[in-house]
Amino acid sequence: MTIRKILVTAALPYANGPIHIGHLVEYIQTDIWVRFQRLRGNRCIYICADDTHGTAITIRARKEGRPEEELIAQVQAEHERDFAGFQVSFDNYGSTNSPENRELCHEIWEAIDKAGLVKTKNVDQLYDTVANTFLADRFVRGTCPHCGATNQPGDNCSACGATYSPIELLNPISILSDSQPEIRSAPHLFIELAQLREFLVEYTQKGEHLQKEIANYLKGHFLGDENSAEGAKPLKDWDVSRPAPYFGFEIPGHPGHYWYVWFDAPIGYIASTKQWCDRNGERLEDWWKNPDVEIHHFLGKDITYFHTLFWPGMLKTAGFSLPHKIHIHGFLTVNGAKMSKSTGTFVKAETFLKHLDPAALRYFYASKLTPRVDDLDLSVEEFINKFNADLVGKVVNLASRTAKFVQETGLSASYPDDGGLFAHAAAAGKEIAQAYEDCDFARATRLICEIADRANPFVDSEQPWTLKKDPAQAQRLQDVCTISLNLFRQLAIYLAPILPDLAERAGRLLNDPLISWDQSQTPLVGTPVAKFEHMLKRIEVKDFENMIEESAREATEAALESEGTPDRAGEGTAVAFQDSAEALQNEPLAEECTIEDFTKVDLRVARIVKAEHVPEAKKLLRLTVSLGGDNTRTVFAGIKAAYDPEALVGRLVIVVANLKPRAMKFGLSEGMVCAAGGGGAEVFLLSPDSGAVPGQRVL
RNA sequence: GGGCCGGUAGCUCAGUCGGUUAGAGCAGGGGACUCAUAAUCCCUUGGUCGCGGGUUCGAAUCCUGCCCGGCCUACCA
Repeated sequence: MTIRKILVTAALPYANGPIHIGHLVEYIQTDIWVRFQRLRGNRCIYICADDTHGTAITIRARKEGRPEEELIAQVQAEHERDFAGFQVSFDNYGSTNSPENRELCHEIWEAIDKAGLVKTKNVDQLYDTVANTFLADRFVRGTCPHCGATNQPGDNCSACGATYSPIELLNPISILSDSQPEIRSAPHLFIELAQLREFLVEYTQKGEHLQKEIANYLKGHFLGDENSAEGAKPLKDWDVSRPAPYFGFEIPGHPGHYWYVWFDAPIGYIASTKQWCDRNGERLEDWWKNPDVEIHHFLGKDITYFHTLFWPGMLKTAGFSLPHKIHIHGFLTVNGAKMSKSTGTFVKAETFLKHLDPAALRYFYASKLTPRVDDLDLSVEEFINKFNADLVGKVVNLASRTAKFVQETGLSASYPDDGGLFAHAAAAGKEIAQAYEDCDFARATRLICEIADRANPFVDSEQPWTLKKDPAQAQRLQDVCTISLNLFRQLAIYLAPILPDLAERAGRLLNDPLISWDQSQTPLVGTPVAKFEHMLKRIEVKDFENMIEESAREATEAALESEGTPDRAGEGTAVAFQDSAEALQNEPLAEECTIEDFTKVDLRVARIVKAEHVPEAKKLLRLTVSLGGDNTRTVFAGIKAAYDPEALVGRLVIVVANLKPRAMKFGLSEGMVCAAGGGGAEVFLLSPDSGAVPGQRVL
């Protein structure tokens, strides 16, 4: 078999925050694949780096009163520590703020420029004159130009859903300085992606490099289809520069202009490879300009766009190898819900390691990962159960129940008749390997567990503990344990990409380090057996609960710290009731208004007299509310995800009674029902205390 | 609205090219064992394969319509 040369990357984590269990899906997935390749004897390097540029870094550095360089150095050290804690085996962990990256950015830019893909256009953008910076969309809030809702984000309105540019916002406010930004025009550099269209269609639609659903998505949303009724879609120019001040690399020939973080971030893959090459006496072109090398990128679905259109375009133009395969995964949910800081499911890598074995997370993710882009749910019960039942109860149990019987004698000199158990498991290795190769780790773990399920009954039927009592059965005892330990060893090899620690311990127990997949095909005989030591500790529910509690506590403390709340012990404050500051942080207070402003809004108590689904609408319920007497009106409310219509009938709610009626697709909406919450299923209707009656005004 | 994925036992999921009586693990029930981390082993309960139609000698599997869920994406406002 020929030895493949494989370069693997995982997406570069942003140097703006700590690694959490959501990130780890990707780094563990990638690490398993890398370790599998190495175990198979392929030459495989795993490259990563911190992504360090952009406005968010500058903002955090300013807030902490220190230079960006100091912040990113500290964060990188934390990232590397966390990854090491989960046995993620990078060959090089670099930084996009490195001399290697600067040089490569220059090289690639020059090639793109030379190819005639760069053009300049003026862009109007909001500028914060207090913080002296241009403002990205998410750093601006203001009044929606369409519906007049206040305190809306810079790119779309959460009330009416309209999309717009931040410069269209009425009364825009910078969240950096609370000042009113002004519109300034500045030249930006663009890459004309449309010129690469033919190549991009070919590359993305070939069916070799991308998962089918991803190819499909690109076709539907960016490329279009020449043969369809709508025809091909135009590819938009890509804005790759940002005017000063910006933490990043200045663009040669354009003083005061910097590459947008998404230009230099993927180049960081190459730059980090360069560092590895320099350290190991290798040549970069042997890895990035060599058709014999397979380049594999692993990344999350949120950054699909950058990696499947811009990045291949950049590589192609600059004469680097194209990714052989781009593996895209979904997001992590915990107990079926998005990770949340306030409920403690937003678990940092560091916190996890204080309470639980990283092997458990590696194994759980492996058991859930498929080649598809689906999201992955961590259910606590399943997490604990899988680890305890599969690994401790079945796999490790094989060793822990037989090793001590052969501690004196070692393994038998020749492999005894085991009724075909070993041969069967050896044969399964081919299928297991294919599952790993295909990134179908769920299948791999399933196949491995099937083998484990056959092994324990063997030990039971042979009863080594009975054999031990009869000196005449000494040989049989040694044989039975030799079989059991060999089956265990085989499982440890198959699991080695997922559980490197277990493989190491298994190697130590049998005095034969596990370093190659092929070792699963031949039984081990005649070696001494070391004293058995615990290999995996069972997880208690309490461990998990403690971790969640600590995470929730950390989130509260972090929120308090950034709020700088002085009155910690004050009675009746949010602190005393342990309320998180998250909600307020997510949506800062609107600008001040007068009582006259407020009274313009006529809030009334109303009773829901009828509530029904709107079949064509995904989010809306049609409510009929009564303000008393025969004064009823129809209101559409986006609460379908949170409330059953039946449960609403009879309830008192608060409505905006003098809101200008609005014609919606499904009918006229004559008001608005007041609710709190973050949207989706997290919507909480307001109710008056008992005693209030429909029609009463709320003031 | 469009695209994609899914719906099989209480839960998580297998189920190959359409082929016998639809499987596993976990959970539940009963028993056994005592080497092993309250681990293990045996037996067992449990299914209208989302629903309807079609193709076929034969459908969980293929086709089609619908329902439900998830993800992506848009429109309306």
